Amino acid sequence: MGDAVKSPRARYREQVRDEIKAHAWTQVATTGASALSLNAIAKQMGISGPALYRYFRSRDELITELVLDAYRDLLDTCQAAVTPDDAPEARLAAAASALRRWALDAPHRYLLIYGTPVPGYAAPPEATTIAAGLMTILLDAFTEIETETGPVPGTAAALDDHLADHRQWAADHPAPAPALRRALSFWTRLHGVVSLEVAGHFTDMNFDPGLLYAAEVDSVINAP
Amino acid sequence: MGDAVKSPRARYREQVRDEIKAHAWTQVATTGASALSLNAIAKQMGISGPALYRYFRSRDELITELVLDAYRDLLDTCQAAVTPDDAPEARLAAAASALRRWALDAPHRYLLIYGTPVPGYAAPPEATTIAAGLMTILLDAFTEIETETGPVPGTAAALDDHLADHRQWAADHPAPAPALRRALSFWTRLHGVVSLEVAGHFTDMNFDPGLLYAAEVDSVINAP
DNA sequence: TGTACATCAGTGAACGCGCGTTCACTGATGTAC
DNA sequence: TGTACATCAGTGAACGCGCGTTCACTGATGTAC
Repeated sequence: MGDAVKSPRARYREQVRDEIKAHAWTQVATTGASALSLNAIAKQMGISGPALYRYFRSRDELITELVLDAYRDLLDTCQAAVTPDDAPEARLAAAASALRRWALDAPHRYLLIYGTPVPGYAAPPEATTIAAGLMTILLDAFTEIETETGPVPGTAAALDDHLADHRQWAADHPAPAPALRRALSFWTRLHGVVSLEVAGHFTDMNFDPGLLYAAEVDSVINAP
Repeated sequence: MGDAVKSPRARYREQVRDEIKAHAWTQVATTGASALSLNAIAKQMGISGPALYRYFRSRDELITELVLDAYRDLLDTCQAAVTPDDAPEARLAAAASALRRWALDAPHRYLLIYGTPVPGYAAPPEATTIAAGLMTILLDAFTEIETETGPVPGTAAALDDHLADHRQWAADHPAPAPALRRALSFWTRLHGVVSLEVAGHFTDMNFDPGLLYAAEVDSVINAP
């Protein structure tokens, strides 16, 4: 970012802010987001509670910061995993495995975004923008696939018709209806496996969720 | 259940227990499970806080009760939706739409089971048993389908091979590997749509999640 | 039918704890001349 | 280079609140003879 040279004070501020966030993340991981406590963070850092108010206006603002950081990091990770010159199928596979790795790497971070909403807390508008950026990766790839292979009549026709008329969420993307549908399926299928996995619903079952995930990824890439 | 005739006192106990649970549910819905407060429930009921300890040993026991009730109710609902004499495809469709209706009817109840785990809280073993009961509905149907149509070679072979060797979770069910795989896919695909829907991730997108859900349901029923 | 006793639902006080947030302040760091 | 001033990180006390849980108790309800 083209920021001007930072004053020592600004540098210090940023450092402490990051340290606060770091402690906040470990607390989200151990006690859950809804139990995030500013006083507990302060105690861990060896400073007094009110000192945190120099860095965050309120507990809600800190949570918002965490949510946005998570979103931004996820988008960056997926974008970095995708090689633009690759075939669309390869790009989708790369994005999918980057997503799963990102989720498993810090389950609470994934769940902060896609898990049970924190009650009484509304995600900031910027989150929607970032989510749209993620969707763009999928829409680009499926649009490319669809225009290569041409339409396959009779495939989920009802949903395609519906999406052709309800596509405001992709208003600025030229994707045809089947690409919209496949991008949605891709998203929900990946989330289906990943969210059950990070919530621990597979732990007693003793199979490898990675293989199930791979099969789900392929199912959307290979089927019209 | 073949209980003996209940004494008035036992009746009363059960009534109050149910009333406590009812208030607990509305609190889970409004403030989230991790913020469930016994004192708040007591206040709502117009009794003192310690009175609740006549009915539940602790806050954790109350949460466990809620979780088990949710599981049991979901299993009952799905079983009731399925007509045993119907074709397996129809049974799966019926179970799927019962699941979605149940989830939308009380999103917090669905999320209490399948959402972000309450930190520091472990689901009781009975929950696993009930979850297995849900899986049985799917396994029965897909086993029937698979034995009717016969194996389709080359379909997700890697996953089928893996599941043939990792099927303890279905040890007492005669389902062949492809049926195991399709039951898992069915589950994760339904959960993918429903969980994103109840968490509100579709609200800004303005399409009908019901149609996406229907397409996902069909995708597993119709594809080998 | 009446009496003596046991059961048990519910109370109010108390314990120790943690929370988010405000406020007036101290003291160190940076800036301007 | 040195001095005067402004900025701002951090403190400690305080406010009002709610939490889960225990304890000794009162008083109503049920049971046994």
